[in-house]
This record gives sequence, structure tokens and C-alpha cells, in this order.
Amino acid sequence: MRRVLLDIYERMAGHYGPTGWWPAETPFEVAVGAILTQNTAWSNVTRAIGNLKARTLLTPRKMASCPQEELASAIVPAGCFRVKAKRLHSFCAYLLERHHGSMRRMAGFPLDTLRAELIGISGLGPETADDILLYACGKPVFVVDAYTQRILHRHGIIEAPMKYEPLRLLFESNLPSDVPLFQEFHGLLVQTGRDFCRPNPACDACPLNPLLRPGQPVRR
DNA sequence: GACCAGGCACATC
DNA sequence: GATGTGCATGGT
Repeated sequence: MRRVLLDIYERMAGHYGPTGWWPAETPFEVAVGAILTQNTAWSNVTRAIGNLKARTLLTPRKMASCPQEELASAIVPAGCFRVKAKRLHSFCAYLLERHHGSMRRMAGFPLDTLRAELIGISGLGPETADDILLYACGKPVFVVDAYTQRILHRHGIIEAPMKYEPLRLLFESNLPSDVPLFQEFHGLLVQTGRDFCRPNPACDACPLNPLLRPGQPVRR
């Protein structure tokens, strides 16, 4: 499995080069983007974040003190705006109370502690928590998403859809615990999924075709 | 007009 | 534990 995963990584990296994932200017912006992108296309998140910047709401204190309806109006383009405004407030409250509003202070805490606390916040599930941990805090967690599932399944690496935790551990136990590797790997999976693994895919040019299978010798 | 997008909470069985 | 539904916009 280790060789298969590294083969996948090398093919995608060879096709795309460095992705520099996640696209954001600050760790706090990463966290906001992680919440806004839930079940939402990234292009819509970009608009919402642009609105937040224009209204100078993209800091933990400004966002926390902004009325929820006003916050919601700024993030309308991201969809589910009432729900997400509430989720952003929940995260800001946690960040202010527990870490004095500082993402850098937050990153000083152990991974397991932070992961449990983040998942405990209403509106933050495992994927959103892991986005924040990997890309905003620099912690070695592998982020699993719908594209990860779909790509592995379509290429026969997994037989049936797997639950989040087992799939995360599949990657983490078969790869070196390396933050830049995890960051790039997930970014490459998203790009590959977006370009080649949609419901009506253009599979022909996919860099993962044909894919190395378990037990198969490395082809060069 | 239907379907999808870088989920999650809640209700129900 | 598994499945269904609401949230809601913008692109294809």
C-alpha cells in the first residue's frame, strides 16, 4: 500500500508540480475557508472571503463581535450562510477563549488535544478540523475528502467507500509523518479529482492512468 | 431545470 | 449503526 500511495503522489506531482495548497494569506483565513468550503465549490468561497476582507471582518475579534446576521450577509456567496455564520462564530469563540484569539498560540498545543477540541465545536467535523490542523497549525494529519474517496475507489485501491477515520489512518500509517507531504498530497488529490474524477470524468488524460496496483512492479 | 460542490447536525428507524 | 434531510449559492 505504501508503494501504491507514493506512486499516486509522484504521478500527480509530476503532472501538476508544486500546488502550494492551501490558498490563503493567514492561518485564520485557512480556518475560515475550511468552514466556508463545506459542501461548497471553492470559487464561491473566494467571493465570500473577498467580502469579509472588504468589510475588515477577517480577524478573530472582528468576526466574533460582528452580529451574526451581518456576518451571514457577507458570506452569502458561499451558500448555507446562516449555518456557516453560526459555525464561524463558534470557532472564533473557541479561539478567543482558549488561545487568546491567536492561531500561533493554538498551534503550540499537541495535535491530539486540538483535534478533540476542534471536533467538539459545533459545526466542525473531522474534515474541517483536519484542514485547520494541517494547513493552519502545521500538524501532521492527513485530510480525507470526497475526492480522496472517489479517486481511490475508482482506481480500485479500496473496494467500497471507507469511513473517514480508517481512511485517514490508511494514509497516515503508510506514509512518513511529513507535514509538507501531507499538505501537497491532499492538494494534488483535490486538483486531480476536480480535473479528472468528476461524475462525468475525462479519464483519458488522468495522470493516475494506468495506476500501479498492489503487488505490481514499478513501471518507469 | 437538474445536478454538483474541498460537510455537518439532527431526526428517525 | 445506517440512512435521510435541511442548509443555500453559483457553475455546468
